Amino acid sequence: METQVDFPALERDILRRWDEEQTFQHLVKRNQDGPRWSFLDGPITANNPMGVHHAWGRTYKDAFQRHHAMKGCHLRYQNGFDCQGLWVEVEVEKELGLKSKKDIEELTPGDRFASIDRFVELCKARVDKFARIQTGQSIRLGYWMDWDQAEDWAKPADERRSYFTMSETNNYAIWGFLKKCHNRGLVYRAHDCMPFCPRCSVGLSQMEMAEGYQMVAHRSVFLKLPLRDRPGECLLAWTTTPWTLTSNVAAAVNPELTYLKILHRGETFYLAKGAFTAARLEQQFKDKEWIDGVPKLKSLEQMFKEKGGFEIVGEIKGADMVGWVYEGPFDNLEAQSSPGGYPEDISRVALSRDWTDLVPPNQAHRVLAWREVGETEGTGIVHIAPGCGKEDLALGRQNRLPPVAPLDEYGCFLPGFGDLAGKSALDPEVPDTVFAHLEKNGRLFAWEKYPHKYPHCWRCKTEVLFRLVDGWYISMAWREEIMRVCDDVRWIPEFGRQRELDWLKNMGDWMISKKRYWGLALPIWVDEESGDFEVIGGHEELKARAVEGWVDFDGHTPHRPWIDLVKIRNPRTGNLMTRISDVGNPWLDAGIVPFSTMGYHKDRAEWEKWYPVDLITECFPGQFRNWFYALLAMSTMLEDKAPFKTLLGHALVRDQTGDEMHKSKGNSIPFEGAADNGYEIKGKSGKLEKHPPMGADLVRWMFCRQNPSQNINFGPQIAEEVRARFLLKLWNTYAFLCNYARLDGFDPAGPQVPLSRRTDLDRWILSDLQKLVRQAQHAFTQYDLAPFCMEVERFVDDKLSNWYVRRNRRRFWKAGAGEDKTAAYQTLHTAISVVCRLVAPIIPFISDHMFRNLYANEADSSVHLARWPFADESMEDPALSEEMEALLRLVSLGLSARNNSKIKVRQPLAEIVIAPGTEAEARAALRFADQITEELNIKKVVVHPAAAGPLLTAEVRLNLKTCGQRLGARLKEAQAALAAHDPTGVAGKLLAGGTVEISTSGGPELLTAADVQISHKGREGFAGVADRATQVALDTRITHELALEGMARDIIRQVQELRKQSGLQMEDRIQLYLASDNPKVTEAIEAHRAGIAAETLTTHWKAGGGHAASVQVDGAKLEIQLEKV
RNA sequence: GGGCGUAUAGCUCAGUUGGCUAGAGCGCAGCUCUGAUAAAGCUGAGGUCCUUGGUUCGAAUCCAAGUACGCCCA
Repeated sequence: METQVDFPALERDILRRWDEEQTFQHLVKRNQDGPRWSFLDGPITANNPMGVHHAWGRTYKDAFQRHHAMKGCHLRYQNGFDCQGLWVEVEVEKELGLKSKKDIEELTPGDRFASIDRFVELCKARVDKFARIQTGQSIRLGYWMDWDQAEDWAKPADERRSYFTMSETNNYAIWGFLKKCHNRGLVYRAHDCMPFCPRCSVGLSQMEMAEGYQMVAHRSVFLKLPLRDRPGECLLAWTTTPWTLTSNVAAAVNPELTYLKILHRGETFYLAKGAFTAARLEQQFKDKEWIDGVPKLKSLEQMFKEKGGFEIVGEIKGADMVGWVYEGPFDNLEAQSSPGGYPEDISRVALSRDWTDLVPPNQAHRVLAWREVGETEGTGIVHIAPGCGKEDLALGRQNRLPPVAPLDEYGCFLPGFGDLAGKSALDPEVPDTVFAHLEKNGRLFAWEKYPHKYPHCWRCKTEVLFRLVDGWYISMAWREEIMRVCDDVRWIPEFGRQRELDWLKNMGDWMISKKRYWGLALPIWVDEESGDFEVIGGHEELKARAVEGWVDFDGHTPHRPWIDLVKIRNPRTGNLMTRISDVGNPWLDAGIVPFSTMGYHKDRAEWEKWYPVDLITECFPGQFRNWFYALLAMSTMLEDKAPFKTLLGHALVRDQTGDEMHKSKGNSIPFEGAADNGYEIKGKSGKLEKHPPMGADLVRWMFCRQNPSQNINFGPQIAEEVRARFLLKLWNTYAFLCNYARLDGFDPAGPQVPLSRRTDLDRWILSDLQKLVRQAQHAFTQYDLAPFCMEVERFVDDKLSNWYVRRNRRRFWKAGAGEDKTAAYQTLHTAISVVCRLVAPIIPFISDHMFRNLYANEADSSVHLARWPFADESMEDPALSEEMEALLRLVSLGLSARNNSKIKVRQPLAEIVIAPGTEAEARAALRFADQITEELNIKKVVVHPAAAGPLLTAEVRLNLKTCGQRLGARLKEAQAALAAHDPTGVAGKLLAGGTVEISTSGGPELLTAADVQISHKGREGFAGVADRATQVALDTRITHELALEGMARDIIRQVQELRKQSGLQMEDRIQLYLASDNPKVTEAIEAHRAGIAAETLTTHWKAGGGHAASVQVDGAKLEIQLEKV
């Protein structure tokens, strides 16, 4: 067995065997009658290939499923793909080079229906393409799911193995949910100023808005609004969105604030007192939350000074300004003259809902009171455009202002806006035009570049605009119900519950509609004449209600454009009702899956066996307002219950320096690169550096050993470290066993040597193995893998490899068979095969490869078909485990003493004296004396009895934990009193079982050994060391015999080195010739000839071998010649 | 502006219910060991446990205020 191993190649080989042997299928079949364990996969967006960051969650998903399968559980193994939504549309648009919705509707020129149909089909095709790619990638990761096979991809989404949110089942299930919401009166239509993306022509929900804030510099403007009844006086208003000035209807002041009256170049200005001197955005400037090239902002006071000076001529309360009328900046526009608002459809809505009176906007300009107006930014006078902002609209409605809504669905000015008509509000020329217009009319006071965080479309990064549109909402009046359900969930990490509750408490009503093409067809049919609407709850209901279009629709999935053909009749008015053209929010698609994928509408009894699910696990940033929220909301509505019992969230994948991974930054790692192909990332020098592939198991292990609540810094350095420390260690231990077991013909199925006849080391490693088994069980049932992974690493590295195997090597090397050798093989075999089973859910490839080889490599010998191990209490020996730990401490101290003495380990010494610090150490020093002598190369261990007093200089300190409670404030005096005693004497007395009396102000205190802590310092010039209460001392005298023996070991070492250099195999026998002109070396050779021969597998002493070397031994020259015989 | 979280060695992080000399891994330096291991061991350098108050005999740990960073929401 090679110790150099190509893990990725090994993994590919195992994949082939799983496929050939149908391992997964056998497992599923075996468990089909087992207890259920319900897992629900959060749908992955099937819009791009998977990155290495997807592997984190998917590893968890697989690991917990595999664990429960090993325990015999029956699982659903259903993967999910998220299919519908704007993200797919945007990618398809990019592929086709489309710029806007107009282009989509002209895909088939002149035929809107055919165009939409084609576009929707292309979206479906894209989803299929990437679902297939992700399926392949997931299989490579080792993720066992009921994956779609080649023939499945031809089937409709509803008949495949994975679930697809575009399936009919899923879409109709959402209809059912919406119907239930509607029955409770929670679905409504509203006209509001919504953020919308002019490129996608689509409104953004609150969740989506949160995704896309970016720092940008806009040109903000200070402008004059001349007061009608106060000649020579004006308000000074400010805005960062000059385009909205066209739609100005009012100005708002805070009635509580004080405003200044300022005389400047013969004109009187009104502005808030606090705003006048405010150091604008000073903190952001200091914090470098800024845009390069944008100068620091000036205060208003400074601007007035620079423009010719000013004089403060009075103060006035905001409340006293309310009701003043002014001239608007664009009063000549046709839009400003339209009674009741502009354009006509908006004015109709506004008038019919009694938001406003039939006055033209340019006759409505006046000063309003608004408590939200602040004076830390701007002028304390806010320009109000009810058609351009949410709060503006609300304020406008309160004050019966006619709204002016200037933009069409592409963000361009409508006719009626003069020169601006047809121009995009994002067009950089628009502010120029606005400023020029203001300048011409003497209204421009100043403009500046103003940096701020501004929302952008999270998909296409276009700046968001605000537009007065109609949309459909689910009222969140029932949020308390959802919040209550959060208590039924175990949140990992725990702060998740608080996050979710915060979101639920704060979120506004849920906007569920989008004026797009590819998505859930919202089942809302409207009678536009009366405004009546109905929500249809499913396919059958629609069929029963359809009065038109059913024949054409029948046989199509409920998507646009086909579903739009179906009309129903309004029972109240007799009018035809038409489906709104909007599609739904994609989080509806994902949130319904506990119902749609487990048969809620098909077989309720079966559904109840899987619901609520035991576990969901996803990357948590973002999902509190997305998937988790949608799941909780929909499940609360339908069943008043949390759909999952435990939520395991994990943080983000970062690069190895902790930065976000981005393709453009050159630090992102593609999945295939990590798994098989190798990958390039930028190194410290900034140049791309090539790195070898990690393999899936290494990636999986790295994720599982990470604390899930913390971001992982993922990269080649950590990968290499984990590979060397864990995977290779495990592999090499396994390779060691295989190599010797094969030579010896060890039969793992042979009768077991009873525990009583195994060595202490055997029983120790088996005892610790049981502890590991118990920890594994805890880890997998509590969904807490990281501490377990760390413990596995300690077990394999520190215990198994660096102690058990190293200490036992000679048992495996021994010639011939025998019970002791068999016991060693059986013990190591058990340890590795149990570890394989414990880690099989996490590293399914390597564990399977090893496990199969450990068991004769038969077809059904996969570790994944093995049963999960149970801890065997009869094998546990806590005293032994404790003593072995003590032994390791003693050996470590001995090596430290060796280091102090400057005598290298190869030189044998006569004696080590140990004064144990604990009971366990005392037992270990006796029980494992042979191990100590071998490890430290010392002839004899002497235990120094406690009663004989300290071996080294003692230090005594009060045990604060016990004394502190007893003595309280007298603790300090007691410490001082103890310090006055001779520490070595005190230690001696207490260790011998006696007591010591010290005096305190509260009377004498009797101290026992439990009240103090004794430690030791080495004496000057003595080769001893101490750690806390434990002391060891070396006899450093080297006798002539010891010196010769040390030399012999040096010689052996040199011969071994030459054997290795000469390429000899471990078991090769040799002929050997040694010669030196140094009498001491010659004496050592003669004295230890037999020992040298035994260690170096020398069968003949003979000169003239083909391999020769001249080396130094203790400063003397030694000639070596050897040859394989 | 509000909420949640974090702050410990050069880096990544442990540190239970308050207790003694605050640890690990990586990296660095020296020494040692080595025929399973591109391994391993020992020693060393490296700490204002973010700051300031408070509670307590005793605070990295508990409390309060502040600072910085991250996330979420305005």
